[in-house]
Amino acid sequence: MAAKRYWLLKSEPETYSIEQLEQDGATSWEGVRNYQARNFMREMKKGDRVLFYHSNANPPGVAGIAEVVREAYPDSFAWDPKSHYFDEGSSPEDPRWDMVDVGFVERFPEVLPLPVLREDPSLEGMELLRKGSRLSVQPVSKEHFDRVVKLARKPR
DNA sequence: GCCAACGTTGGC
DNA sequence: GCCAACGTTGGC
Repeated sequence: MAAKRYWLLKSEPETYSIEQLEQDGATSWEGVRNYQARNFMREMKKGDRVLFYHSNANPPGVAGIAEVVREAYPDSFAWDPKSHYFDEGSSPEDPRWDMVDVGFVERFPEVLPLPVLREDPSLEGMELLRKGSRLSVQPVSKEHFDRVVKLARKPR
């Protein structure tokens, strides 16, 4: 079995928050419409751990932990004309986009704000912190993952 | 609301 | 293959 990998998923809490994931237990991660992000989702394996990031939030930051509970499968929202995520270039016969399912693991006592992450020297090089980074699905090193979790659990 | 940084599209 | 125009992301 391959070693567990670590990821970060962005979500606008107004669309879907860690609180909702806690309530739901698990959810499908539809709506990724970026090829690089899709390709990362295709690499995800069951059991991989995920930092759940709140974007476009106040403050933006890491809100908790999720895990991959189902590996990549076609995103059916892409061929639903009523869906916000509809893409006429995708069809059941020739799916263009994939999604995974993620399950709830942990909700941090407080969102770990982006500025706090930026201040931490040991997180240097993290994709999230790169200027202009917009990728909504990104790999995270084990070292960075562990560091973020440690910071999130430490009382501030 | 502003705008920088991207990704995509399409004319050439 | 180049690149301008356009749309989107997401911090601030």
